[in-house]
Amino acid sequence: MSLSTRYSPKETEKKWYDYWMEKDYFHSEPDDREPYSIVIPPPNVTGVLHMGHMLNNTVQDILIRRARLMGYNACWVPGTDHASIATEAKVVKMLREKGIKKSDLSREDFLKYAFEWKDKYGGIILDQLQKLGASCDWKRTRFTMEPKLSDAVIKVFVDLYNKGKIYRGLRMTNWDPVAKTVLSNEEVIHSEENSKLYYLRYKIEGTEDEYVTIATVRPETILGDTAIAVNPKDERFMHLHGKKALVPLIGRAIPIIADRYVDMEFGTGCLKITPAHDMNDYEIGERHNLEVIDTLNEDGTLSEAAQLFVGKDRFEARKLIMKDLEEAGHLVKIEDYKNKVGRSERTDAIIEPRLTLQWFLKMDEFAVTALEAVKKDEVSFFPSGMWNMFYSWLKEENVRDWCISRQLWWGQQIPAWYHDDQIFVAENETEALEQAKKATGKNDLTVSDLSRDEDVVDTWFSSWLWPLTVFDGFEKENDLAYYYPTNVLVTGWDIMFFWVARMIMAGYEWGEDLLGKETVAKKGTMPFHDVYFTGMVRDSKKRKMSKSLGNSPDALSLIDTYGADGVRFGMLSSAAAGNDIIFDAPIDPKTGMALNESKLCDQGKKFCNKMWNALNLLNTWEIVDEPVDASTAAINKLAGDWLEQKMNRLIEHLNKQMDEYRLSDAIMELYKFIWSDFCSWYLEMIKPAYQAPIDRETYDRSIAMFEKMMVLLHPFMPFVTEEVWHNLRDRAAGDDCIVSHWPEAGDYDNHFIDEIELAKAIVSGVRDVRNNNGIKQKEPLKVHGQTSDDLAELLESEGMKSMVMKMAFLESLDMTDDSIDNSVSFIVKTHKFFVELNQEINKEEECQRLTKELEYQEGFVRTVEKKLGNEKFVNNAPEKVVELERKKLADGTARIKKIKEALADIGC
RNA sequence: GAGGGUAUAGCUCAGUUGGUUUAGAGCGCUUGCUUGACAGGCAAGAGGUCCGCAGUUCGAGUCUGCGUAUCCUCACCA
Repeated sequence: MSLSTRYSPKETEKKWYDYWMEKDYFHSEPDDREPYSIVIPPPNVTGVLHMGHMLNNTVQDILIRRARLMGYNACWVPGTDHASIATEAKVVKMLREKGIKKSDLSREDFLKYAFEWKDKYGGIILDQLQKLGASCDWKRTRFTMEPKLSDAVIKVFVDLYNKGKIYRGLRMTNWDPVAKTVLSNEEVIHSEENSKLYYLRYKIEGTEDEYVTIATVRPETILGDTAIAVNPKDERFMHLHGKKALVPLIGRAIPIIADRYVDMEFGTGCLKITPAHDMNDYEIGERHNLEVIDTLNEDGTLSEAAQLFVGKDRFEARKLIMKDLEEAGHLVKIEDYKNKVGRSERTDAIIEPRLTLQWFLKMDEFAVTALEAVKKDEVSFFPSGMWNMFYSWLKEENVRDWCISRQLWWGQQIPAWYHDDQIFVAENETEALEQAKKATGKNDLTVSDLSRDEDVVDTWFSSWLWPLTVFDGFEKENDLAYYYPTNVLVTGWDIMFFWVARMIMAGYEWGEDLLGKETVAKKGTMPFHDVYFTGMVRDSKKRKMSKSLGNSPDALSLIDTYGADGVRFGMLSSAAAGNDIIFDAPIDPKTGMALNESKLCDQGKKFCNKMWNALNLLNTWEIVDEPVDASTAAINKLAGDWLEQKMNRLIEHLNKQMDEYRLSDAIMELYKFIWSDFCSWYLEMIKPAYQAPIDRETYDRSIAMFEKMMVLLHPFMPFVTEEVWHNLRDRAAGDDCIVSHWPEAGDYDNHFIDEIELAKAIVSGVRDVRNNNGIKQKEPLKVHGQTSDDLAELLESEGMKSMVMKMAFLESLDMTDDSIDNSVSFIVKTHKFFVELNQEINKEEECQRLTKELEYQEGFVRTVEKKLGNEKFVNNAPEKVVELERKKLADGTARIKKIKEALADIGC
């Protein structure tokens, strides 16, 4: 039966995904097999599938599918995180469109809307992963805001508080006036923007016309100034030490202090100090015991403390104050200036450094734990070079306490209750009340006397527990004890700190409590053994692909065009671990947007088609039980032995490559094996003459080998392999590629494989002669090999000569001691062949070709002779290496002799 | 400002403790094929001072130093 010559991924992929789901192949329950587990780095609920997700999840799917084939109990846990700021922003926007203001809603009502939104839109990315073929255990899908995971967050918070690792404090933080929340450093993006530098003069107290001039980009903050600083070594300002300056417009007298921080070269050498609104000023303020005046409200308007422009937005106030300052004679000059401005990753609002009361997690001990885990190789990085980045973030002088509170509602509310000045941290209100009663001695306190902290914890404060909580680790230990530690975490290096480091910290902090000493002693307490860092997906100009740039092709549209298998191939074939991948989607020059095209994905699609047609070929053959003629049988056996042995070697390579996460190498080697060795060579070797049948033995062997290839390729390209698998033979129910067995690498003989490679080179040599002389592929040729023991031995081995004759379309292949008249010669290794021509040879062209070849070989021999002429080399290099050089020399010399003979034969 | 990565064919990249015939792959390119599986194909070919300089070594694409280019991370200055 013949199939269509076109493989169509669309129906096929849907069909098999549905089938696998129906069979429940992705689901895992603990049993007596060894587990292989991966937890997905939870994508943001508001997200849609992008190139980074595709790469990341393709890698995870490959690892999990291979593990499943290898007989492990494979479990890949999917899910999403609640992304507090992004989601809250979306919900607020949705409500605004409905005419509802967040401030009019109670916390409970708001959360109701938010959960509704999440139920409606939050699963999109998971549906998209299914299109990619992701074999996640969907029954285990988790969400960081679901009750069980939230309970764990609260428990952990209380635990850390009781251990003294969480504290509340006034700190300079990144304030987003639009979202009205504090952000962690990682959520602020700094970039260069055009600003102005305003030079302003402050009068010295007690003088009539003495001034100091400062420069600032934020003139409205002068209202919060509490000092002027100069460098202690600066001769220009020595006389001012200890004096006071008057803040323009409001006339507050502020001290002139000396601090090494001030750069004498920059600006005027005088620096205004606003401790409430600048990180560095705050530190200087601490050193000099300066007053802190907070002149901003949470929405970015000026506060009462500013005295002027109260209630005006900071940018409007800037304009207004400049007008007043100029009129009052304080403006010296204005310069254009470029500086780095921090904006919120989520709202794009300009971040204000602001002194706020926040909750922090002490990082010093955690950082040491995480560093140690990787240093001791309890957690291994792939590629290992990522250690540098990890270390530089976590080393003592760089690590900072983690600000974990956020001024939002969407998230786990901080379990802290206040009564007067006292804080009570507890898992619930009742316990907090008990604590309060004890602490105050007032037994008549009621819940209404307590007020709960309004804030929630950072999203990452729930996702760092992910490897523990997705297995319900804080509740019961069954699944956790079985699946934990997970085998590998697959993620981009850009979130090394958000996830990798913090998950490691959490694993070491609670692993032993949750699993028990014995289990931990046996299995370890790290959340994962390996971390595979994928690169960033970039466009052809090496820019990170992002929605705002529009330089990312649409993931689903690519799948639509090339099939999931094609896209998986495309993503992977250029994705060496850790290296950023330049994705080849072209950019439309008119719009600057990425087109949904990719040559690499197209290559993947064509690869599917190639395999489909190989299947097609096998299906068209008539099979007979009678033996075929001896010569054909010999070729078939030789071809089969060769492919089988080469496949064994391939399996060995694949195992090694995949264990080292060299997935890109692995898929390329498979690609070449299937396309070149199997399709181009093997199938042509065994292909019967037109309308002739094939013997059952060869046919069955071919099917079995094809089947093995499909298993090997299955993790990479699951759909096409399952489809081919089912077309190779009739299958019993449940005999599916996805749950078959990863083949063992059997024995192979490198020498035998090399012999066939040599025979293939002879075939290519003949084809080259045809090409150069315009001889048709099908015109039978007479070829003579120059007599040599080696060549005779090669051609005498069973089936070899017939195979070469069949592949090269020869009429005869025999040995000769003499040169053959009117022939073209070629050399393979050290063997020389003459191809008899029925036409005049082109003498000039032949001379040119041979002369060029001679030059190459002479150059080669020269370098080898130089090496061997070096006494030190001969004396010091290992015998094996010297031996090899001698062989190189002998071979090269032999080739030169043969080329010279050929030149003489033609008469050049 | 501090630190890190990368530099190999036109493009994207391999090259795993220094030695495997003066460097490999895929794509692209050139030439020839309406070849009874596949033009989404077949066959063959061209194409490289391994960024530069110096060093270590019998031997360097591979190790070291300096330089150049480029990308990134962190911190950022009024």
